[in-house]
Amino acid sequence: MFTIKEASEKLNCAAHTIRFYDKEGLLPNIRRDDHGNRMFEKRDLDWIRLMTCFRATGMSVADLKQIVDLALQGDETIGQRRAILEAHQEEIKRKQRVLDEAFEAVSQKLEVYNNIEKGNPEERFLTYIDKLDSPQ
Amino acid sequence: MFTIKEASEKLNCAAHTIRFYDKEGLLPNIRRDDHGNRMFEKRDLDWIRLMTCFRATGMSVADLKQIVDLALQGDETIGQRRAILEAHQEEIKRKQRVLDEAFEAVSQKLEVYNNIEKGNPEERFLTYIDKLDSPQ
DNA sequence: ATAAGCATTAAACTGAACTTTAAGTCAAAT
DNA sequence: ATTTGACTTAAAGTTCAGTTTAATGCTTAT
Repeated sequence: MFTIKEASEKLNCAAHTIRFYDKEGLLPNIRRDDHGNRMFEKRDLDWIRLMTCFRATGMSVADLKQIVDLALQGDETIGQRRAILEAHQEEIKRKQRVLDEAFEAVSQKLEVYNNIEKGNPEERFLTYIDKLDSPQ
Repeated sequence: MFTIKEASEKLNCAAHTIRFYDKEGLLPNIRRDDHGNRMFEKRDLDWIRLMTCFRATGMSVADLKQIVDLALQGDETIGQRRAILEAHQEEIKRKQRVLDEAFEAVSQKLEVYNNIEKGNPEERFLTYIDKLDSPQ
């Protein structure tokens, strides 16, 4: 069992944020000690860690809340939960494509800078006006 | 030359947003017709497209603004611009790693659902309490 | 000539996800 | 005994990147 401070340190996640998640209903069944302080078990930390991973890739708190609500209803909601996760997986793939394109665009831009610094005039036609460059 | 409406349609970007970028100083030297309406050239659209690509991967408007301001100062600022873009490229790589991890976590979670639905009791130990699952 | 449809500006508003503040309780340490 | 530091709650504030609104003006079609 961990205090909120310990949880916060282990997860590298502000205690305020953990309380916020609790208030939003993302942490059902968190136990309290006899002073009303939250006590976290390992499985609570695992769940917060997983939520942090989902959040970091764009899943909304509302979607997390829906997963929790469905999970609380039992195994007959697994189909709906699977649908949410599969949609998120598609969203992750889309984001990966966006990142790949951006990486390529930045690389091209850096090439433009290289050519300008080398004073390579053949390549300066790539520049936007004579200052702001745009790729091809 | 394009009106803001044409630019908006070509870029799939709200006219309001383009005006907002202009107001923020992200579109220097945009021309106006004799009624004060903005006129966009192809190179303006290219620059907005590139900014959209950067924005979509998390570059802040403030960073874009800095790139523009540096570009307006001339080629002697290319080193600073390169540093911003290289930092952004690192940030893109970091995001790619986060996405890869999340994809893996979602896949594991979907596996857990599969095992529960198959009624595979050996695998139920993976679940969080008996409702909220956490990976490994 | 008047309505529709485009443009302009400044400023207020929105939503999401925290973050901070305020006001308070409790227990251990000095 | 009182300070320190951790916890509690509710509520207000923050940030970012637009978005919406309001007030206005020009041009073209009816």
